[in-house]
Amino acid sequence: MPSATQNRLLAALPPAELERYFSGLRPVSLTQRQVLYEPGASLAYVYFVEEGVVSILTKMADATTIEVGMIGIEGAVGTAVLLGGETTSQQALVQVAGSALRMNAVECKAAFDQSPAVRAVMMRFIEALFDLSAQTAACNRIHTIEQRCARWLLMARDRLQDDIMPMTHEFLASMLGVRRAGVTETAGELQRSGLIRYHHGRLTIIDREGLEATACECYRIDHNLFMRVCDAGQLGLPEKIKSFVRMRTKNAPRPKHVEV
Amino acid sequence: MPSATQNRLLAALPPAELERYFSGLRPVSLTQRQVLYEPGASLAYVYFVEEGVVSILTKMADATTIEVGMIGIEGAVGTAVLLGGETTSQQALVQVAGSALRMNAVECKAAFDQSPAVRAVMMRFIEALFDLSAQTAACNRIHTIEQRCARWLLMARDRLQDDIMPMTHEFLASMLGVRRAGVTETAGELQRSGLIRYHHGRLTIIDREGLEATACECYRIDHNLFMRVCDAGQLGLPEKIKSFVRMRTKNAPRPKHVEV
DNA sequence: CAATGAGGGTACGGTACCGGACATTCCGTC
DNA sequence: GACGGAATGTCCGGTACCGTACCCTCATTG
Repeated sequence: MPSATQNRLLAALPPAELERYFSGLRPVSLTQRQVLYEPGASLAYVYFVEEGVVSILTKMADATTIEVGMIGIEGAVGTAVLLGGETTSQQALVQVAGSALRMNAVECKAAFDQSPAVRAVMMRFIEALFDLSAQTAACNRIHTIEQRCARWLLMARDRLQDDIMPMTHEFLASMLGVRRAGVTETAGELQRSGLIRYHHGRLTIIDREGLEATACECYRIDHNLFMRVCDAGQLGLPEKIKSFVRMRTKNAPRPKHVEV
Repeated sequence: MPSATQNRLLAALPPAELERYFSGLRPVSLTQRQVLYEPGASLAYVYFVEEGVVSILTKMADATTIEVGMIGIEGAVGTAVLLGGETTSQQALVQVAGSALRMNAVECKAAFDQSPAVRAVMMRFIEALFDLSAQTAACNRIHTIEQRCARWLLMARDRLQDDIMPMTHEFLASMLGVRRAGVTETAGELQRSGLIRYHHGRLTIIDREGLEATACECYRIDHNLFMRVCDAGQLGLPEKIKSFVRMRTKNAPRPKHVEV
């Protein structure tokens, strides 16, 4: 097992527990569009994300896919196995390439069953993932494409810790569950407003605050969930993340119409 | 604690575990529109539903509410506390009046932490609730009001074990996250098609199979989740439920355009 | 049996998004 | 430096909803 980990769940575990139960962790790389598991397939591994973003998608009968969860350094993919499921109902797809620490599902489940500390950490994350799914259900019902698109970009940014991400309209459309043309229209709008910039599969967030003003409230809610999971460890966040989360906020233009 | 329970989670527990950990259960009645908990409020109790239906709702900034989960005899309300949360992010609202066995949240969490058997049963339910939320997220995105309305009625029927339920258009609208007028239009359609009947707050399912044909695939998926949780106990379902689930299917008209 | 309020019916303009199609631009590759 | 595929831009008719409003009907209660 690597000596230092970026993953917030592993970092939140007491070192003794980590050493005792998680010696089976092996680093693996996550390549874009890699499918970590398909609905109905058996769960062989649990992935603790070190870098990159993984999406949890519901696949519908007409083959459209819709994102119901997003996992980065704050979490793990395959947690259904901890709850006792042998399979999952959703698909796990690598959104943005990166890396993970992978562990045999049976070993991971055993650690979960035996150690209250492991359970506490993992269950806190599972709860956050549930809340995210619940928020997404409501968001999909009442918010516009533009709001949800802005929300999505900000969520990905939090997990990626980068303003630049490889991302095509087509791909984003399959996350939001809309037409590719719908994303093109929306993204064009955001670009004209100076909030983002993109060029053949490479998207850059220019104005984080402006994007947040465009996004629905769901982003704030997710951000809080994300931070809560990240803060679960006593040590808190590495400085790198802390500073990133606040990045650009100090020299960004303040909204002019703030009421006191 | 009452000697016999309708609740499928409690029924799935080994009698010894039930006796040891769940002596604190107390029967309470659930009245329609009763709020079991509000988002952000602390979780005082876990409710094992004996009769009736409880909805889990996400409340949005503009005060609209959208259902993300539904719980009847197959489950418990307040499971977030088992995962370690002191509060919840959603609202729990009694849809259809009934009763529950209520337990102090701290005691319930202790039982969960101490007994692997309790954990296994409860986690299986939590996983199903997550899957339901994920399916609902996608359903809200791509299915029509009519499909979702039919789905909702069938889901409620499974949990209630009754074709008759008290339900106004207004109430149903707040579940589906649409206008009251939208429900009136849809329900009128369903009534004209002979699938349901309603009269001033009392809704009756007339043609379960027809309703299922109208509903989106999400109903089937939920039904499978529901049955899986119900079957968790070695004893399986009471005959009452088994026979109800298949009720009306044998003398219902077969669809005429089935392709072999 | 009149009053009142909850529940339900209907209508109308507006809009966000869809399905589908086609054109253009960019980029890596041969 | 031509070419093919990927990525993006745009358009158009259609539709499933929305927001708002107003009216009617039924059940309950005094």
